[in-house]
Amino acid sequence: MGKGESLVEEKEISQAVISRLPRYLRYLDDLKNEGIERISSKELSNRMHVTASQIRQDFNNFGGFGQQGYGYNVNYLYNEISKILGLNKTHNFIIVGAGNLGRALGGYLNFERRGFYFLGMFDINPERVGTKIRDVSVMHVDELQDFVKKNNVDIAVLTLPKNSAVEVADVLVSCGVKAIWNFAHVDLNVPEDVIVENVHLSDSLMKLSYNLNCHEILKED
Amino acid sequence: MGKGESLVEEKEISQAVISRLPRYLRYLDDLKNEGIERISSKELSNRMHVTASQIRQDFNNFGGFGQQGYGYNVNYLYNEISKILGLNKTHNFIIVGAGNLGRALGGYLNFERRGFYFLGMFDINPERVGTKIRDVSVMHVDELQDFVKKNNVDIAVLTLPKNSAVEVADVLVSCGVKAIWNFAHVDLNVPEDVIVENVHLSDSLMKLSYNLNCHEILKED
DNA sequence: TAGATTGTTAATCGATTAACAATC
DNA sequence: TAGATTGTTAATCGATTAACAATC
Repeated sequence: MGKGESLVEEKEISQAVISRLPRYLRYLDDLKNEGIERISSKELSNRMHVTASQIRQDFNNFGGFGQQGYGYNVNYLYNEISKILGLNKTHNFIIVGAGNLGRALGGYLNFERRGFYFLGMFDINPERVGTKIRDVSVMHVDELQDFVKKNNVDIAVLTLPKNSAVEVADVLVSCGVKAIWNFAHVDLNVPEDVIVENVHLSDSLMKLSYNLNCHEILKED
Repeated sequence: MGKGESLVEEKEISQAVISRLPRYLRYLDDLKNEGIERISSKELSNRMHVTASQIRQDFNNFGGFGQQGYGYNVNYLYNEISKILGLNKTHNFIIVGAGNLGRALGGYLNFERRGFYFLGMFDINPERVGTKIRDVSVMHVDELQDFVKKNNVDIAVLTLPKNSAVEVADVLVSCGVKAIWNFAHVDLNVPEDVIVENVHLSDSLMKLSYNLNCHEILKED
């Protein structure tokens, strides 16, 4: 069933599509837990409140996971999407910035379930150095470069103030780190072969604020 | 200068535009700090790596903040965008779920600078009840309903497991909370007059993972 | 006034939706 | 086979970019 083996060579997939994949995965996980083995794009569209057309288009970017007249096999589809997202591989990550947010992310066990392993944590504050998150102790940023060179670090998570974030990003790039999960409130300038995924919490809160207020304004009419 | 006073009555602004406003605000803040008083869409486009055309289109959704032949006044533009985002008003928020992430958000002082005030925190775990984040002590969720009714809560932040998040959202909606900042890994079903802004961290990490892996695949060619 | 740069309309591009032939 | 539902092409919609007249 299906033929979407090789992801290589195909044309580039838009980020809009990629952004939807984790959500599909979530719904497929629910279906698995409900013991449902097959699902049509129509049924899935009802659950997810998106069009069946979009669902089929999205999946067909990767070569067709369904069967005419039958629909999609839930387990198979789940596994294929997992593979597309790279969740079949393991990824090691470090966290730079041992403040509350860094510690929260370091302590979040669910990442491990998806193959993301927490290798180390760094901070510039001597008071934080030596403290522990799970079984990882906080090291001083001076040790960062050395650590990255000696260990297989795939992803660096930045949970520190904006100025330090820019500096640390440069160091990480120079050590060969290929992906940065950036929580700092700043845009990082890195070579184009380095992946940056931004989580700007205050941007998100401002968007919420806009929608809350514009809604209230509309109500006054 | 400008004429974008009334946001009322005008046609709806797309979320794509709204999502870009906080980023403009960030760059304008930088410009202010550099002591720059005016900027053209061209200069700003160079800094932000977006087209000047998009910048002008975005701003003109709200009625024109610039002056032909001059450009935009940095301070004025900053203030107008702040107003559009509702940052001139104060918003009170509570956090439900006093785990690491909830505590991190409660302890984040920068929100206050933008007018978001941390009013209360709730958890179901008796061990957490009574502990403090800044000067806010954690209450038991049993007190949630009462607290919301007695206080002016604009935004509820959900940092708890998915099942509880769905339940708590229902309670909050029934108490009249109009906005939810949802960090739980689940889609909430709320009436359409309630604003939900999702921050799905694992979705973001999966997107990073995809880009990291597809990049590596491309490199192998 | 001449030069600069906006505001705005028109053109292009990409993403979403609709339709239907292919096929299980 | 008949019915269902995909895969895929074509149509539509919306968002981005280009162009230029308006005007400071």
